[in-house]
Amino acid sequence: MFDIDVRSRVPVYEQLCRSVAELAAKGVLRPGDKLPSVREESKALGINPNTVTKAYAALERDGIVYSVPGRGVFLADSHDEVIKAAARERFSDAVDDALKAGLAPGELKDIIDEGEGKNDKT
Amino acid sequence: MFDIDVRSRVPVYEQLCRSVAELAAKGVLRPGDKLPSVREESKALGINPNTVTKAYAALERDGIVYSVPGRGVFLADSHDEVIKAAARERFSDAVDDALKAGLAPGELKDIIDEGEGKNDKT
Amino acid sequence: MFDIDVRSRVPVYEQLCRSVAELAAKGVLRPGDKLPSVREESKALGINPNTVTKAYAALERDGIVYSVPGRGVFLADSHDEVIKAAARERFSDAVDDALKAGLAPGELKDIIDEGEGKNDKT
Amino acid sequence: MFDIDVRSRVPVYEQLCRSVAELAAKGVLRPGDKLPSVREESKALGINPNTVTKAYAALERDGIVYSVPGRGVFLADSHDEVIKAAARERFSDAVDDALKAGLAPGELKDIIDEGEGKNDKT
DNA sequence: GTGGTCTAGACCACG
DNA sequence: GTGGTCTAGACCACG
Repeated sequence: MFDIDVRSRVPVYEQLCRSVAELAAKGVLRPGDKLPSVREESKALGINPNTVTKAYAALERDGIVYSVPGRGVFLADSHDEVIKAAARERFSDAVDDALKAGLAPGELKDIIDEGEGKNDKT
Repeated sequence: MFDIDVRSRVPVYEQLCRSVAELAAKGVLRPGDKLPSVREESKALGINPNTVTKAYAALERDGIVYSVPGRGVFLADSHDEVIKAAARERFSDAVDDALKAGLAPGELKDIIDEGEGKNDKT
Repeated sequence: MFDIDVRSRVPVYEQLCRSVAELAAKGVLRPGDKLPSVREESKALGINPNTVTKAYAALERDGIVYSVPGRGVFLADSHDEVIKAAARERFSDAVDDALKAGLAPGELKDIIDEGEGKNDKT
Repeated sequence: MFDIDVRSRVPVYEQLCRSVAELAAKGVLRPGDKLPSVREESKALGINPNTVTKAYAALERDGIVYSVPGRGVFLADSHDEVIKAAARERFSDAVDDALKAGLAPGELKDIIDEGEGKNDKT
């Protein structure tokens, strides 16, 4: 269900966070849905349980999920704007970097149109 | 000349790399121009010479600069396409992340137009 | 496991790189195999951890290994062609130098046949 | 007359040595011929006079040239075998490296045949 | 424990 | 003076 690449420079726990956010954005996960337990998740992905715990804690801090001790971790309501605000900020930084490197705004828009195609396999 | 923020999470040597690439993209630095020596640069920025060496080594492996031991470090020819190719790749990844987070392509283009304004202080 | 001669004019970190490439070429190291940790390696060879780090970084930029922070450094897949391409280029340069110095192609081939014998101790 | 590339990793004085050896091997320079003075040479190549002095000293140490104080530096007799012996040793090392990297002896011979073609522009 | 980054400072060859 | 290499040792995030 979640996509992790241990070779990536992006920390595993952050990949997990983004993966949850992505599934929520796509509607695969819906408010109130229960996420896999820390143990299940760590086994399934072959990663350390502490890493899953850290990801869930970060998601809870950002209001994406909430945890009920003894019950599990669930997708929160109205997480959508929080997720998107964070994504917007990251993207805005990327635009700044690209412009500084000498890429033209029009070229950036072209890249968006290409990227859009790549994700059409939904 | 170069802009470094030691508080940033981005490694200092990488900030230096980007700074050089940016100045090259803007035409402030031109092919053949000599960069500050490792010792000068480290004094000017208040960082360790090894950190500057690391940045210069990274820039050299990417073909942005070349070093002549005993002479100095110089901006390479035809660095432009190399810099832009790397920037394009980074930006393309950022677009993927943003789309996965549920942002619409049109919204991304709006963010580009904002970012464009921010950099108009040239 | 790795062979280092601190008296050599060849930098230690480069000797380490070649040693890894050699073991990979011989099949002693296989894709996915974990290399000794930076700390282990530095103790075993009696050299500074930073020197090992520098070697691993050079190998990673050449696609020979990949590192997973917190886990270790591993031999990359499909390293074989990368290693050989680099070796071919170095050898081709050596041939040019030898021909310029007035050695005949036939003489170079004789030297190859001698060298071949020396490495038969496998 | 001499070919120098300051960007090369090979020290300039060593490039100068090789260049002299090359011209001697090709018969362009003959025993007894006078080499350019240190001043001429350094001006012509745009390099430091000390570098030329160092190259001439190394060539004299190896018996390739001899100097007559107040007169100049001249190509020695019978330099041929000395030059070739050094070239043979360098080439033999290169063969070892290539074999260790997993290149087959036959492949090395193929590269020699290619290199041979490249130098036919004499 | 693991790699990544950084400082402080040394010595080297080359110019 | 210049970059290249290396040591010694620190702190960090991640696992």
